[in-house]
Amino acid sequence: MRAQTELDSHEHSPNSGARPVLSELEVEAIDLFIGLIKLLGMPKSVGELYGLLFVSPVPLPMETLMDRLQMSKGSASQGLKLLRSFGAVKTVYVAGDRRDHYVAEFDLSRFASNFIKGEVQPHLDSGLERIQRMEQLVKDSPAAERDTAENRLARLRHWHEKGQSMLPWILKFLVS
Amino acid sequence: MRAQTELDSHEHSPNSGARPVLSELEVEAIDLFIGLIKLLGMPKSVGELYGLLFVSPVPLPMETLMDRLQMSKGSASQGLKLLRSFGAVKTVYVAGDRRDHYVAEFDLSRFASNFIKGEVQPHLDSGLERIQRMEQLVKDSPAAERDTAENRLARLRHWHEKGQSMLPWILKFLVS
DNA sequence: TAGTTTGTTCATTTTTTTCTGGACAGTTTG
DNA sequence: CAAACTGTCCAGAAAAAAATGAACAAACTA
Repeated sequence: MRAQTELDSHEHSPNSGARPVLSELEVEAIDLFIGLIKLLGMPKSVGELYGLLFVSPVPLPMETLMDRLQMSKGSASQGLKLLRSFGAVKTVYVAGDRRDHYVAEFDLSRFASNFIKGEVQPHLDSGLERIQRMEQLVKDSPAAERDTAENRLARLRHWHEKGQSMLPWILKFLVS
Repeated sequence: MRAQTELDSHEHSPNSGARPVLSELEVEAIDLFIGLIKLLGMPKSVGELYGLLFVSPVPLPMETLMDRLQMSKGSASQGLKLLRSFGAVKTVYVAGDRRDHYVAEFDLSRFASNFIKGEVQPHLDSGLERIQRMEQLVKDSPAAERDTAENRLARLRHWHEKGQSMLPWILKFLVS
């Protein structure tokens, strides 16, 4: 039986209802990360979780996150799983509490590297396969069209190579 | 009264139904661009349109795109509008035909530049505003937490600057 | 000018994505 | 060992995004 965690103190807005409120700072952080996370094509709830953890001075268990963000157990569990998989959060030990406690990971480079490896590279790879298949197909097309098609495929390949060669550079740049 | 455009020839698959088919090459191109377009957070129909235009040796009117992609007028119109706004396609004059004819634009740099200016920069800008607001808010927080918070905001600002400074470089890199 | 053709817009429908909450499995505790 | 706790998973609900098609406007045609 653990002592009731009480992080919901230091609120000056007199919150009549029992609902835990978020400080202005927390709201700003959450909004910020919702935007960023959506830009990367991930669900809003993931941004909420990371945003709150980002400004929290102490590690938070899932229960607190659910409570303060008014989020279901399922979303919290799934979201944290995703964040863990990207190395964006990690769990830390908290004495006398059986639950996992989460803290945000502040190293952007790991996050970016995992995101690129997981989401971008696969697309580039399958893109390359497609281009190769297309190059094969073009050989069987009517001569009249072949030239145009070959020209365009060459451009496509060029884009692909450009993208491919840019990724390592971006990673290097992010590793401050 | 224009002559019926007939691009649906050179198909060797004996297509019993009246439905216009797509060649293997077209299908590959469409798939490729659907993937790319979705990565950028745009609807699939936009990828279909660009993909077909990319491999088409001749300019195509909207009607043909709708027909061959089995797509509604609304989607086609909206999708082409979006592609135009990014400079990814343009219309060209075709003698004796009142309709707009579309061709794909092959210059990646303009596309990327417009995408960044339209989708990425605004996020970075609003992010900066948020960070500034947060820095203000932190000053009023309890001393115990202030240090942590300030530390994290500094990191956040650092990320922001990094992102900001990376964009011009990416653009320069893309301008082959 | 009346009738076509072409393309846009937008309210509705459809599809896809995300969220929810309960069943469940694994741990711990008494 | 039974009861409580913690977290995962997943079927169904809810929300968000995309596609549809018909109404409309503009431009042309006869």
